[in-house]
Amino acid sequence: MKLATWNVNSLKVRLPQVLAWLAAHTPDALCLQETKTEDSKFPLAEIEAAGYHASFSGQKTYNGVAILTRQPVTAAAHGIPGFDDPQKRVTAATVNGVRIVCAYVPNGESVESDKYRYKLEWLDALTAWLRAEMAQHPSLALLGDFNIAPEDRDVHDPQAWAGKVLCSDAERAAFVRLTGLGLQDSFRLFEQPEKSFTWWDYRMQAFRRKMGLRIDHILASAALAGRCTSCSIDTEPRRHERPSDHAPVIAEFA
DNA sequence: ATGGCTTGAGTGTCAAGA
Repeated sequence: MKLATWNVNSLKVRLPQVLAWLAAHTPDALCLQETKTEDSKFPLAEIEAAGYHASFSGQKTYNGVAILTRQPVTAAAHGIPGFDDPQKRVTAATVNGVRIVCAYVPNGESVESDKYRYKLEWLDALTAWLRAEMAQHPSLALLGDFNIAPEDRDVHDPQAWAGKVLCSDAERAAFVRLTGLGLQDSFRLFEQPEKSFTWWDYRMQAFRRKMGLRIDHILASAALAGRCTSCSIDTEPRRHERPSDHAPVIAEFA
C-alpha cells in the first residue's frame, strides 16, 4: 500500500501535475493540501477520469484538503469534531482498512502573531481528537503539511531559524505530543540523505540552493509503522515549470 | 536588507503563504 501527501498550492493550477503524478506513482491514497477550491468547483471529473475517487473539503482562496484514492472510501469526515473552525484544514477517510487523516496545519505567520496562538490551539485540538480516533482505528496514518520542522536536521540553516515560526520550541513540543500518541515519523524509520526537505521558498532560488525545510510528514500508528517499508521525498515535481513550493512525500506499507 | 515569488480575488493591488 502506497500513501502520499502533497501541498499543491492551488489544485486548479497544479491539476495537470497532480494527474501526471498519480499516473506515474499510482498511490493508493494521495492527500492534498491548499487546494484553494470550493467544493462546487472541485475538479472531480478529471480525477475520476484518472481512475481515482476523491473526498474533499475546501473553500475559496485559502486552505482546502482532499484525499484521492484508488478504491472507494468509507466514513469520510471533515474537520476536527468539537473544534469550530471556518478554515478547511482536515479531512479523514478509511481505505483498505487504514484510517487516513489529511491535515493542513496553520502556518502561524510568526511567534508573535495571533495566528501562531491559533496554530498551537489547533494542534492541541487535533491531538486530542486523534487520541480518540486512534483508539477506534489501530491502523491510522496522519499525512499532511504540518508547518513544523521537527528537528534541526530538518532545517537548512538551524541557527537562522532558531526560535522562529515552524521551528519554535512550542511547535516542536506539539509535534512530540502527536508522536507521543504512538505515531511514528515514517521518514525517520529509514536512513535518509542529509538536507532532505519538502518545502523551499519560491524566492531567492531557494530550491537550487538547497535552502529548505522538512515540514510535510507521514505519521503512522504502531500497527501501520510496523508495515512501513520505505519513505521518501519526491523532489522531481519541484523542478517543473510552475511548481508547487512543496514536494510530495511517499510511504509504502507491506 | 522585511526585500526576494506565487496564488487568488478581480482589474488595482493586497493578503497569505513559510
